[in-house]
Amino acid sequence: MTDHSCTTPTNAQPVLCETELVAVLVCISHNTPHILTLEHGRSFPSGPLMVEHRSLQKGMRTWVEHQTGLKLGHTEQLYTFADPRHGHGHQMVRISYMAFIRQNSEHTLAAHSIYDYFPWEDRRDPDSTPLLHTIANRLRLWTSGNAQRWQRCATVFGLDGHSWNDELSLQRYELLWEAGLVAESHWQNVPLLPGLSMAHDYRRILATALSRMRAKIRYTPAVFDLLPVQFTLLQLQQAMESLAGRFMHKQNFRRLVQQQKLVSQTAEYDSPVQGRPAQLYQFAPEMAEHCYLAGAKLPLPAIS
Amino acid sequence: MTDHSCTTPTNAQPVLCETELVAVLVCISHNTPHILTLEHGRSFPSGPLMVEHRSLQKGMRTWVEHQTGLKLGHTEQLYTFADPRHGHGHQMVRISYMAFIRQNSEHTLAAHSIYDYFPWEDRRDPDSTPLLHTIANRLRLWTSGNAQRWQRCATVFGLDGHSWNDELSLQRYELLWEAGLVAESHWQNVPLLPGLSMAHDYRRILATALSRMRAKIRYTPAVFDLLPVQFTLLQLQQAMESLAGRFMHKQNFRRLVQQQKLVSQTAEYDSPVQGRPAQLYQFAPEMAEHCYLAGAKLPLPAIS
DNA sequence: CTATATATGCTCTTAATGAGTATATATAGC
DNA sequence: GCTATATATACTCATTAAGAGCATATATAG
Repeated sequence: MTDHSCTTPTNAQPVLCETELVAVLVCISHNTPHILTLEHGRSFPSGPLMVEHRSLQKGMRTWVEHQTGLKLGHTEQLYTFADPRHGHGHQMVRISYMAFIRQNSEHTLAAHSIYDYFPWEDRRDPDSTPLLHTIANRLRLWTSGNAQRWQRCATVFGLDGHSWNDELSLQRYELLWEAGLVAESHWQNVPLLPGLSMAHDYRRILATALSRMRAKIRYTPAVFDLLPVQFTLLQLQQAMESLAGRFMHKQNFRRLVQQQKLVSQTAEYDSPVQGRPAQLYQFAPEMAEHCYLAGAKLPLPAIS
Repeated sequence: MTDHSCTTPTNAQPVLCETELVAVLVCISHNTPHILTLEHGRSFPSGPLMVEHRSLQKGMRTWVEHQTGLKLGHTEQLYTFADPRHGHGHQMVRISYMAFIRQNSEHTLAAHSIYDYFPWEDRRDPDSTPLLHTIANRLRLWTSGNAQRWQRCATVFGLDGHSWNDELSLQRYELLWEAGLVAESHWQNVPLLPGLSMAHDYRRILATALSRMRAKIRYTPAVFDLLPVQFTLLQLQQAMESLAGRFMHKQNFRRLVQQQKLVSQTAEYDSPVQGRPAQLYQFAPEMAEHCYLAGAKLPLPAIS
């Protein structure tokens, strides 16, 4: 074969695509990560790619900021996928982004808790443990016999002595999808798991976003884009906890944060209804080019 | 604003895009990671998206395997980007993938060492240390005065007592790009750094791939898709070293691998020219759903 | 029996992590 | 002042992982 045959692999025509930019906008409210949605929680804000956009990321930023009036913090590309069921002669390509929005921003879009879509991912919620028992049982039925497949379930869902890894939320959703336990793939006559579903592949995108944000907040200062400019250390901890979906050890968390000098004190204090007012801090970007905010976990109830 | 205004952000027409799938094909030869290239190392194999492709990933896989005869191992999507300089009335969108190819595979494409493109990334090479001194000096000139910018350089390049983080190769390339030190952005009359350049944004894609593979081999068994089915532990170590661009501590590396039971012995042995023949091992996928292969590093020479 | 590799065993230090106990501090309301 | 309610700290301790070094087997070619 020649060099050039590789750039034109078949004799078919190149396809023109409709291209859509999809935005997963994340904010924290009521101690839980939320996403801004349309169509009663079934869809994300999205818009077509324009010629005038210099780059994809900037294109997304500008139209979201223009349309919603929101200022976007930490932004990253998630995944690009094609919709095969689109028909119409040409393909539909969706490029998805995740962006953080500072707490207390005003917006007109509806917000849903991420854990409304993935109730098993919030290990702070006592109800998640019985739910994970249910999931374990359903998966055991599904894998029946296939040891390797069960092995996969066990490591991904933290069964059989494996530990729970909060960053595996995408793999968990994919397994449930394969097992036909979620609405998007419900081909079996088994009872559905609780959890809202979405249009297209959007719930998969959301699972990707959850994985990605859990990984990101660990080793970058991205959480600070979700918090108000001034915050208490408890707020910071609870933001981390809400994203990770698990509780953390207070003293150890503070040790971590303060050793790295990630935050600096302000002169101001919180005004609580009752109790000692907490000191307000702010992010100290000088030292935080690389930061590490994990490693202060509390034990999780074992599953199965 | 209404719900729906968000899905049609401006009154302009949706743009139809040419969509291209770009493949970064990685293999190891001569103890160094290589990529398969076209156009004398300036371009990656790529092909247009076809209507008949069920998913993007499968589309990429099938045409690469069909055209090159190569079997692809671990595959992941890297990044999607638009080419603004494309003109022609419509946009050009490129979706890039990275795929691993097993050592000793036959192929007809030209292979270049990844470190031909990023000589500063191979800390095994004694020449990399003086090169990083040069880079540090150039960056110091560029940042002159701007303390925050220098701080960024220092953490990313492991200067001023910061440690070298091999996963930051993308950030390093981006900094050099911003500083006008690479061919793709050479707007200053400063001498260029050594290193091959590529067409379009391709060298940036390659830096992304390098970052991504360095991160991936750490906590997944992806390296095994680069090695022959049977390999010696030294080969495994050297594969890790070649990707990470740094040497590892032999005893500690073996401790790590064997504690996790990632590999199983075979009855066969290597046939060396001289010396004791090394035992051949193979990947043991049962236990390796989650694995950890870092943490056996040797000290690096300090920079600056 | 020597040169050349590979392959192991064992020890030691340091640092990070998870976890627990106890106590100090600041407010509101009575 | 006392109490309830929070927040904020100070220490300590055990366990484990990670980095590093020293010494010694073992198997082949020539």
